[in-house]
Amino acid sequence: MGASKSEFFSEQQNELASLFKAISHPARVAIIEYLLKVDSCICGDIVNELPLAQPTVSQHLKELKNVGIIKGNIEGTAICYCLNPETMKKLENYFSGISKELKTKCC
Amino acid sequence: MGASKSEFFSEQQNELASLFKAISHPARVAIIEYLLKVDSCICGDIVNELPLAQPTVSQHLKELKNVGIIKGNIEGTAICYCLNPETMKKLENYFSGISKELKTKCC
DNA sequence: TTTTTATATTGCAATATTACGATAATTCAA
DNA sequence: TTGAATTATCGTAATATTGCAATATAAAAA
Repeated sequence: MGASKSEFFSEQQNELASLFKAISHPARVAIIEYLLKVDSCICGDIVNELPLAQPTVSQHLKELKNVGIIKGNIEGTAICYCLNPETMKKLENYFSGISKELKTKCC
Repeated sequence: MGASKSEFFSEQQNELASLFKAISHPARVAIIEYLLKVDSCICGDIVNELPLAQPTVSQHLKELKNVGIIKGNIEGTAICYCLNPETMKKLENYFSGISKELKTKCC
């Protein structure tokens, strides 16, 4: 096999898994870090920041965009990328909710 | 290829990616949800909660344990699993840090 | 000791991901 | 229109993940 049996899990569980899958690669963590480090949206130079070929970076950016972790605006020949604050907030809330519940429970 | 070029990224980037990879599967998100729902550590019945065979669940639990997302204590024939609050806090802090920085920046 | 119960490991088939060369598409400038 | 610059897509090879049957391991009960 190899195909995950996603049809047996809830929509929310699948959505969360997709978000995590999108950032489960060091290159994509690095992209997030870079977008955060620079003080604004980045137009163009992401490829030069990473030790990967242009088609590979393009693919990584596409995956981050597909799940809503980054946003991209076309600006002439370049594309301006930035993080999506709503998605980041959603992930923050997911883990803060878990932490809050865990305080009173568990070993 | 197919092997991710992790040697070109920082240790921290790789560690974060590993954490996210561990929860990038709906079954593993479901395990977290279940451990949270029940009011204590779970001894035994995780397999019955999931629509997957015992060896598959065992493998998923192993991966979550490897990266420190869950802890498991042997208790007789059963094993007691629970979430690791420290790892959850680490992930919460990661995203709250991002959210905080994004407030003043980005489009 | 033997049996039962619970979990782990092995081996393998099916499928998914990663990376990149080649090439296409798009937009701006000349 | 042509050429340069930037990003996307296609095709494909290498590798990783997923799932489970079969089997192994370990501890408690009989």
